Amino acid sequence: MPSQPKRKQLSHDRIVEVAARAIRRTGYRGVGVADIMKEAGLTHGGFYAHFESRDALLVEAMQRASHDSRLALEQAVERRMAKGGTRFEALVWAYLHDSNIEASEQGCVVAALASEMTRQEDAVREEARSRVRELLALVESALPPGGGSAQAAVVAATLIGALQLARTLGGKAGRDLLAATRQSLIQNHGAVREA
Amino acid sequence: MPSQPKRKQLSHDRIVEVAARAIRRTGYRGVGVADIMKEAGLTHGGFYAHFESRDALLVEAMQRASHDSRLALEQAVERRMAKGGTRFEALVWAYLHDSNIEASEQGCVVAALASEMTRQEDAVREEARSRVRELLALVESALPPGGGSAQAAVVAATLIGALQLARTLGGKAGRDLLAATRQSLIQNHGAVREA
DNA sequence: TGTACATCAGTGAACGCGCGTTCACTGATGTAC
DNA sequence: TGTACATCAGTGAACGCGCGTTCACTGATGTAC
Repeated sequence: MPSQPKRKQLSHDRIVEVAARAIRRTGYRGVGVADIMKEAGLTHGGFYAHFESRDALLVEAMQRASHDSRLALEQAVERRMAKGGTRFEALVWAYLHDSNIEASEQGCVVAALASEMTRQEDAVREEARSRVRELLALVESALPPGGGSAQAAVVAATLIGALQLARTLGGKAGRDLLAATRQSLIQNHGAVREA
Repeated sequence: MPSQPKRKQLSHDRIVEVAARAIRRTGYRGVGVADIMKEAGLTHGGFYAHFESRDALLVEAMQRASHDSRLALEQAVERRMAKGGTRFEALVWAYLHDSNIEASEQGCVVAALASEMTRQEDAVREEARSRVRELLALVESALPPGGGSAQAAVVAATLIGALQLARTLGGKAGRDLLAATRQSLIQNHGAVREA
């Protein structure tokens, strides 16, 4: 059993990577077996040598999308913190950056799929719950000291809701909505509560 | 031209009403021509005597869903205000009530469809924008004096985001998320800003 | 080093099903005289 | 008031297409000796 990545594994990764982008751009329904395989440079017949079903691909695609967007987000947060400011402020700016209105393909998988999550089959739905929990943990880890899971829940809800509304409105209205949300989040959750 | 509702109009209304519920329960894709007609007590062949296309039905269904849920929400707000509290507090409680985790069929159409809105054809997408603008206006009208459209945007984003996350998580985790969001919204937006 | 065979990854045609859309037809309602 | 005809709302079969899934087959890679 050699440890180097085998040919099949490389194809598998490519398929999942393509699907991870497609699922955020076009939703669960937008991930078609034939299209994904084609974009990965393969024919659709070989799909079931890689996955038990289309739903199995959706599960892997969500994991991959979550992993990739998390890395990108953390890098954006680090870049922003280098210019000064708290981790929470940097998170808000990175997550609600104007460029994310268009770039759903590389963005947060929860924001891209939230209203569709409850309508999936069991395996996909359970994976969706895991993605939500991960987002909640990520937000909580960036809150100022004293912020607990309750505060993380509100902030996460605001982040994904704002991105969705901004994407639907588009244009200046969308950017204005993001700006208002950034300001409000930083003002209300950026410092320890004066409880 | 008689002013009484004709037979065809009654059928039309029934179809739209059924679709208005289905679109919130199962999303855009869940609204199938045959299923909707069947639930309205008709056969699918007659569909195109009522609508130019399936998308035309989606547009009317969104309008109807928005109208119906707005009425229900305003009634819930009035009932809650009768027990005391501000209009804003009543709105937060009505919109983020635990019962709305399950009852998506009668709930806010924006929360039910938000992440799918950007993926629709032009006519449906434009109608979706209108539904978002209406939600923003509704929230703004319930804000305490001094709250402008920027504050309404943040609150609306938080409302729809929290409902979606609560629905995905479900159970106690979902209810806890709603409770945390209610408390935070009322604390941060329930009174005039001490700017 | 070379030959024979087994395994593996991927191909491409085909199947079954659901769904949006079309259309010829039917039965009921309304109108003309 | 009654008969003949036109209009209207809805029926049900059919079409075309896309999509998830299956499967016999091919060409390349790896192994045995």
